[in-house]
Amino acid sequence: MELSKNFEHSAAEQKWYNHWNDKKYFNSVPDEREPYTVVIPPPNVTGVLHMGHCLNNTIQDILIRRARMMGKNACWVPGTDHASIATEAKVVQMLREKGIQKASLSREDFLKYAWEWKDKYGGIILEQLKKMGCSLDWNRTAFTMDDDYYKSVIHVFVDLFNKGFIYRGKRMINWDVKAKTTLSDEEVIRKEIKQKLYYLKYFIEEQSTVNSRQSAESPTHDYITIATVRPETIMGDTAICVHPKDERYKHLHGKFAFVPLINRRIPIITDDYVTMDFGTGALKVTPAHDVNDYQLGEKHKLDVIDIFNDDGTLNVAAQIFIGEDRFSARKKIVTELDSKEFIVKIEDYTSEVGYSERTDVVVEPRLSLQWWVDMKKISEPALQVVMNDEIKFYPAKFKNLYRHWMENIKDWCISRQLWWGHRIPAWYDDEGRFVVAVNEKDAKEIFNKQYSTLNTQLKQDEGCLDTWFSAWLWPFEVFKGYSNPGNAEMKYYYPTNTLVTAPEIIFFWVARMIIAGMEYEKQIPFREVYFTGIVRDKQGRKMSKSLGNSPDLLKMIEDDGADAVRFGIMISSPAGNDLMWDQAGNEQGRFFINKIWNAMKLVRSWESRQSALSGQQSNDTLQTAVSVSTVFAVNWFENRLNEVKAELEYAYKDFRLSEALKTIYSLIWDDFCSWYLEWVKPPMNEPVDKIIYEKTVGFFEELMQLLHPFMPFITEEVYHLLKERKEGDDLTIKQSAVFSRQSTDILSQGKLLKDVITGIRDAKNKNQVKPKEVIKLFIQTENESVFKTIQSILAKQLNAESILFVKEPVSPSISIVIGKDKFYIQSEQPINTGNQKDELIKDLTHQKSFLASVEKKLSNEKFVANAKPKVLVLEQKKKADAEAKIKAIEESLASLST
RNA sequence: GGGAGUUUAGCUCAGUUGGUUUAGAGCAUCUGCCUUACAAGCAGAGGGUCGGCGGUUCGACCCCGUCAACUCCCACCA
Repeated sequence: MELSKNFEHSAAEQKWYNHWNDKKYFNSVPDEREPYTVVIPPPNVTGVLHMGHCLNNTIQDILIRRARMMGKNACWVPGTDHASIATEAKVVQMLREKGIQKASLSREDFLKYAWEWKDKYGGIILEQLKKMGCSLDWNRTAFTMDDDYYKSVIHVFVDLFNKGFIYRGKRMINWDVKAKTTLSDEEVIRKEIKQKLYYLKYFIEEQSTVNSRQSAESPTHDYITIATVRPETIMGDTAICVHPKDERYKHLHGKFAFVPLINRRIPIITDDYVTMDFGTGALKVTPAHDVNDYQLGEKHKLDVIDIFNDDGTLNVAAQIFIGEDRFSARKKIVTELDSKEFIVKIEDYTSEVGYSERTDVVVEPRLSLQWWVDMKKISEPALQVVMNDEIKFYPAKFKNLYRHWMENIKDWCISRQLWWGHRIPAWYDDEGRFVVAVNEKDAKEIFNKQYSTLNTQLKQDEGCLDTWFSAWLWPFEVFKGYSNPGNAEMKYYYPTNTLVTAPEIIFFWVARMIIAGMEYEKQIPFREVYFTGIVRDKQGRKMSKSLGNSPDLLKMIEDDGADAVRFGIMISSPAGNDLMWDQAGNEQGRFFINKIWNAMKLVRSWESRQSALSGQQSNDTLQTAVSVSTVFAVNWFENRLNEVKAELEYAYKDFRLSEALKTIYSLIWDDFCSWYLEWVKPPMNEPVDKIIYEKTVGFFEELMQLLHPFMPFITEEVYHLLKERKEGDDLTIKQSAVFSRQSTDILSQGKLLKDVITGIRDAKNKNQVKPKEVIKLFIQTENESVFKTIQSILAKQLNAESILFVKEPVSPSISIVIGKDKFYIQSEQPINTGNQKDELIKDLTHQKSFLASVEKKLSNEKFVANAKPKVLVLEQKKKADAEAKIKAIEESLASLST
């Protein structure tokens, strides 16, 4: 078969993904094998693939593919999250573009549109995961609003309510004025914003008695100055607060002041909550629009005046600027305050402002009646299992973060004023009495029983639940662990093994899954959590849509191939750290693929040139030498392969995947291609020993197997091109052989061989001897037998026409000292002895100072007394080696001088 | 304000309980090569007083203290 010049990724990717799918390799059913289970962090149903997904899912695929090849029953469950607020926002936007207002639609009609949208765009991201090569079990695709899943969420709500873990309460919440819904604290992103701090005059009510402070110079009223960044909220002010010990304001205690522009009379109260040295030390209290002010208001029993509509415009309670948006109202009110001389001064001021994670509008604190989960009551076991390492976090530093959050956990606001999601199963009567039940029929029964009324009309809560209130059931409900408790799959797959996720959602999701797992399954949901880093661009900025620094992933896969993209992201992905992503990584991946492809072409070219020499004794000494050397090469690579396999085992255990990939990369490129293949490569048009050929193909297969989890397509393709394969003999399911022990002797001989080749090539290079130029090589060593084994490799790699073993220095020659051995080369090139002397002297100086440092150490009595015996032996060996080397260099120098 | 983390070659990072040669890799750089698998390549090379200072130790990139810079998380200072 004629091979293409390069690997053609597009065709191969499609071919192999379809093949794997047709063969059902990714589908898992319980059997006698040990399971390895991963549930995907469900992407938003309307999402499209970005670099974060790429990293996250590549990692999961690597773990899953590795487990599959190591004899585990690997099960990776795909699915999507309905993403209540994000999806609803998109649907609302889509409708608006069609000229339809959400408010004009009934709930039923709106949901119809939403489901249409979901059916149209919902699967896109999953299709994109296939393009990346992700080996998900597509029979198991789950969705958080599937029928069973939906019911489970509702039942969980009812159950938690009945247990007293869910309650309804009026609290200060975060209000998203664009999506017109509440947000949990976790959905609020704080950003540092440059603002203005306005100093406003609040005039003090004059007493009927003479005001002693009023003098001739201030004929107008006395006033108190208040600093605020939100002048548009002054209409909601219901008090002014000062510190009780603040001397400046003692005369105002118990008096009243007037809100500028609207002249509402408000009391001046005292509380030590106020910081005296911030602003003016006087605080305006707006209980309806600030969390702290609300608490102050409760304490001092102040009025609460809500001046905003749910869309962030001012309402009638504001009295002025009714209908204006809060930010335009701010501008206008500042103008008016200024013109009426209420402004004392304006300062620049930087503070943190909360933004909605989904709609990116400034969040409005608002007092509202909402549903809450009492987190303190149910989170205790979830803290324990992480602290005692039943669930292991990688990297472990996230344990601290987790503990801190769990120990200071606050109640979770789970109601959202949205339609897309799980509708809150609470029913109300006209008087605001309510019950919680899984359906209306049950609700009526309970209501009638509880309130002893009959046939009341009940209305279900219009809101739905926070999207994470369904996502926290994910690890067990994808196996129907709640809707069908104790089922066989659940028993087999749960707890799952590894959760791979971003640290950003440790509270949103990870913590809550552990809580739900402990509450409903009495078991941890996963054994280990691997937190990936955040993908940043070259400048270290987080990748985001708004910055436009997010590359087009699908285009990259099209251009460079999925394997190259996977390589690119993994090579720069140290465990637990953020990664600076650089497109150059893809290029490196492409080059690597090309290297593998060419190596495969080389090996294939030997196929037709096999000879059955093996086993036959040849009398030809050169042929024998070649065989001896080739056998050494095979032996060496086999050991090297095993050595690397052991290293990989270790790397995988700690999720050091980037390191594992680098190790495999270097094994293939350096050890296999640059050294091994060159060592066993037959001369042009000469036959290849059959055994060597088969061994080489075997090594190649094993290399492809090691690389397969990272780069599934190229490896499967090469696996099939190396050899005719039987039906069903595919790399993706090929089981890895256990690695065997390595011979350190052969490994160090290999190392010596490499060092000698490199050293002599360097010497040739430095002495202007071209690599092609034929040389005569002389070896002076005490270890002739080792060099006899490898001499034909040396001859080939150094272009030596002869190799002789000598007892004395050879002159004239270029002499090189490597370890304790000396090498002399002769060529047609005239030899520059001066140059060589310099090299040798440089080396000698280095060795001598090294020896001095070792001797110093050894002559230190305390060192000899305290160091471990192993270390001592080592130092003595260093000393002996250095001395031998110095002797060798000095001899060479002496021979040069003659 | 509280907490965590980072700081090693031009860049991105390894460095596994303190002693394997006065620190390693990839990329980038430099030199020489179109050598018959691969110029998307081959063969070599250079480059770091391990953030500063102090301490513990026979011995410190590694442990302790301190200072500095950067990053992230949490928190109700208008």
